[in-house]
Amino acid sequence: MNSRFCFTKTYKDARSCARTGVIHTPHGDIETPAFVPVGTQGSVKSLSPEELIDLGTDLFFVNTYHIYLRPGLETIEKLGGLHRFMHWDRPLITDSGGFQVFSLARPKYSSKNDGEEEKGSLVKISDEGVEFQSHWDGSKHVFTPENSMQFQWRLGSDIHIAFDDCTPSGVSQKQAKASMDRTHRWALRSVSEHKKLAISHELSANRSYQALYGSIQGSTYEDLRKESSVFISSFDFDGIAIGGVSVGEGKDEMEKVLAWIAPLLPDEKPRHLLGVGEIDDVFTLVGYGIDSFDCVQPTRLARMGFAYTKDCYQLKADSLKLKAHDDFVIDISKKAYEHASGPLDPRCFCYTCQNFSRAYVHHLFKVRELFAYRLLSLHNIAFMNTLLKDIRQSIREDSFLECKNDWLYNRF
RNA sequence: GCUGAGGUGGCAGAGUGGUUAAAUGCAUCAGACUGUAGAUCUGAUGUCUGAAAUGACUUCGGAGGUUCGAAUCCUCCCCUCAGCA
Repeated sequence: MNSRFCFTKTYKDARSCARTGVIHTPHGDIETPAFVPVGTQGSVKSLSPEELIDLGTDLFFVNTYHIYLRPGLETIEKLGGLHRFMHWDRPLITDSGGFQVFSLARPKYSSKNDGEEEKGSLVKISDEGVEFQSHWDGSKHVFTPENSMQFQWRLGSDIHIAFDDCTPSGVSQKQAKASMDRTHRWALRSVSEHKKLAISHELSANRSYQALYGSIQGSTYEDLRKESSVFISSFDFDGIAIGGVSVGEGKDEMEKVLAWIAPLLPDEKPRHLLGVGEIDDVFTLVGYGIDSFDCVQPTRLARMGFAYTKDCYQLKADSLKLKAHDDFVIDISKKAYEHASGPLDPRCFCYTCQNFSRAYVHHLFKVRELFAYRLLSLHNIAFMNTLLKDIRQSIREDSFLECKNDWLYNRF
């Protein structure tokens, strides 16, 4: 097995930019396009590593910022690195902390499009880096491109992401440019630090090479997105991450952004899109040649009582209603499912759907049994992974567009 | 039968003369959620009109009564629970 990171393209859809491939890492291969579940604090909430493997998950996404705060990097190192700590000896990708520049910058649950300076913000951004206030205890911590790289090396993840400034939506072009320029400066510092660390680690610890993805920003401005794409692509990154997407802008805008970016990316490098993954989004991403994407949506929705289904009808207040073409969830908490004998999704082969009725999951959810969260999370991840498997197959058969059309418009 | 406690909106449960159409929780309905400060958050929830209520109407076991005004005070009745016979 190749112990180093590399990416192999395998098929390219004839009528779109969709492609299949394999990302090789020191901890195994990732079949792409791939959905990457998010395990922020070292666990995909409620699921075990074995379950994730059974569900077909190749890559696991962990957040550096959260692990850094708790349990802390020293603990991870003492216990043999993040892979061993988590009992996940497969590919691992870590976020840089960049997203917290965005998410901690605003008070909890505030609307997405408020102005920049708000009370309750837990971050202070400067050119040097970002000062975070821990959401646990208020203590202050500084993240810089350099220490983010060091942290990710210490965690030992297979794919690192360069520290970036995740631009919120709705900002002016001037603000977006400032944020993008900062991301670019940070990208250079990230690369440089990453190389230093690679050299020192390979010489001193014979450690396998860790990959680094550079992050594109530029908000919803065409010239900025293009500039960022060209800039990030021109450096020696192992892959490209697309950030600042789905931060409040609409789906149409996100698609426009992808349309600007996609043609400018080096074909031979894997592209990861950060933080997107509603069912209909998946087709947009894959259609623009995105190879992997992480998203909390399947697991978070599961905990809120939503189950993915291709079924286009939903019981609402005692009546069966046609869902919107991009709506793929049912709310299992509704009383309407009290006696529903069928599985969450009639075509799903997951453990939940093979063994339990909607009524049972509804019941467990209403009485807040922990098993409910597991059953729903299991199902939603299975649903995503099956979807991606179908998509990969369709690409190999040059029928990605038919697959997309079937999912988005020909449901029944 | 005696003694004591009590009967409040779908349920539990505050309130003991006016700011009470009635706290709070649950339930129900609706909305939000996309590199997880989230097993979370927001709103609605007597009826009717209305885009909206400082609008109208009907509510706190039942029937009367006192009062400018009652879920709250008085009388009678019905019912529930606990203890004792």
